[in-house]
Amino acid sequence: MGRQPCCDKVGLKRGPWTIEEDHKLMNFILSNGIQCWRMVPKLAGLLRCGKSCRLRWINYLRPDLKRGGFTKMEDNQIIQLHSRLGNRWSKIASHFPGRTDNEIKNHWNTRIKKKLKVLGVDPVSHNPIEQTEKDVSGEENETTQESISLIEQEESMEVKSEDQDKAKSDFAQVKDQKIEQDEVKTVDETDLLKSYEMLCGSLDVGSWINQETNTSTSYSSQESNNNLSAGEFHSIQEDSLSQWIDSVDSFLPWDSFNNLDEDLFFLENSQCNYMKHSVPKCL
DNA sequence: AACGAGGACAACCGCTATAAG
DNA sequence: ACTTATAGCGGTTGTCCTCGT
Repeated sequence: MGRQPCCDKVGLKRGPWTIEEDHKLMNFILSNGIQCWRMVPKLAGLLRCGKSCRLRWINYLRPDLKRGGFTKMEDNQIIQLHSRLGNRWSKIASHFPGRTDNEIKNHWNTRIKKKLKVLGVDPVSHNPIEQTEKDVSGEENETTQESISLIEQEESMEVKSEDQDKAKSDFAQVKDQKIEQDEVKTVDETDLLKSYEMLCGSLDVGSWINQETNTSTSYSSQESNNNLSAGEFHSIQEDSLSQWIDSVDSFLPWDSFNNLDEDLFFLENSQCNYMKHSVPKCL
């Protein structure tokens, strides 16, 4: 026989996550880490399947996520990477610490793709559309840089050739970084992991939130620790996640996470590598 | 103010590679 | 060696929001 099934889908909740569910999941993971996604919903008291929890964490709740719109430079890099990697979103996302594959995929489908089409560039082949229609062979094309340039022209009348050079050098830098990272990774990955864990662990979320709770008002309290033994969680009970996130947003400079990119480069190679490292695989 | 269209994005589905039993 | 669950990935769908009429 193989493993136990991940979840029987009977009675499981689907659709958008509520604040309370986010609260429970985040609470659980911050307190316990992730040992096995199959067990997470059960232990966290959620009526979701492990897969759904994993997705929610990776795409929305992870503390190292970068929030906000994509910069022009990021757009350029995405176009460059897409021209080389195609729809391998996770690979592309690995070049953007704090961005998820889902986020990049959505951004590509809703914005970049359209821009390229408007500019007469086929978003699949990165060739001019007329050329693509003639079924030009799919060799490495030179249109990507042109499309980037066109987009920049469209967005800004102050485009200079320096920008293109910068985009090129940015991309080259990304590649170089990647190589460097792969080399250095084996050396001090553990130390950096510890640093990251310290960073997360140093946030005394429970006591801090308790302080905040004293001034909070009207959120309905919800048990965040049902089905869990005492002491498994910190004392986050009364506040809502949204308040917590809002407060943390102002309290915690998310940019500082971004600034950690250099030090936490190993996170690039996987969406939650630190979990892989810090937690044994489910037995 | 009401309605519909389109956009943006979160979440789900289904497939594959890998690992556990 | 084989079976089967899991994690991860990319494609697709559903829902909410905004804007125009």
